[in-house]
Amino acid sequence: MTGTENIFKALGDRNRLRILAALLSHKELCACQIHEWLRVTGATASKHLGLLVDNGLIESRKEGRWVHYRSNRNNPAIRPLINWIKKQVELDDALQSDLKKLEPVTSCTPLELRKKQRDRAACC
Amino acid sequence: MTGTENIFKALGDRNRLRILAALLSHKELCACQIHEWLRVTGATASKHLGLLVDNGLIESRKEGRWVHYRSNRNNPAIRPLINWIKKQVELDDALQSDLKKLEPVTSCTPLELRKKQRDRAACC
DNA sequence: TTGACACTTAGCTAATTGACTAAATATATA
DNA sequence: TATATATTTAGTCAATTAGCTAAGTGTCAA
Repeated sequence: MTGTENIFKALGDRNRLRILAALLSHKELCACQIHEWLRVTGATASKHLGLLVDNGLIESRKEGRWVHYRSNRNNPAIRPLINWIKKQVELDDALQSDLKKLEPVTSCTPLELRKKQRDRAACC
Repeated sequence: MTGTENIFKALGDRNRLRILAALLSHKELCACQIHEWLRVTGATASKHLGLLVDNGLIESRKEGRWVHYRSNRNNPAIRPLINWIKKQVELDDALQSDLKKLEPVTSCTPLELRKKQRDRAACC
């Protein structure tokens, strides 16, 4: 039950649910894209991602400097749970409009994205 | 999504998961039986039960001084989630042996149970 | 090899929460 | 009606946690 309890703890946070929702509608996202979209520090995003990985909800793939994340929906143990979440996400208008803001982030490569972030930081 | 987030928050606690597990293997339990089994104060049990009711996971029925609770598995919106939890509960040995301790509690009426509780308190 | 950079880890703070006790509410029984 | 009792609400406290900053790790490119 501890496993189940921890899975629900991992899911009982708005930003982690947002991450999972994003990864259910995009094959793969890198940490920097998620951090940009969530509007939290990279360290905070990293912690959330690590928790989701630890509980088997998502998995990561390292590629040079970047780490790419994807949902773990092929894990048969949690697939029914993931499917239920997917349905809730689709019914949630606020989250759907939130997910739209992901598009500008996913439409550029991690490299372009981080350049934009640096430029924006420079002018503030 | 706030609804979904709160459902997961409600489920991300060991005692509330225990309550739900108990109500998935017993048609109905009264607050005092749950409080006895959880070994927390009545106030704490009441708070947990209220949270589960608020999030649509269980429902209550008042009968005189007693309040009886049952799982809300007929709510179609959460049935897939409940079914997944039911399977996790069945796979969890620690929880299964925990649930066995419910039997002495369910084998007497609320009235007998509370008398036993009082007697035990009197001798300590 | 050096510097930039993507990410993670460590350590701190403020907010949340689960537990308790005490008080309030509602119901049954003498 | 008066008392006992089942549950809930209010208030307090300790533990947990989501966020931050700063420091550490590993990778790429000049």
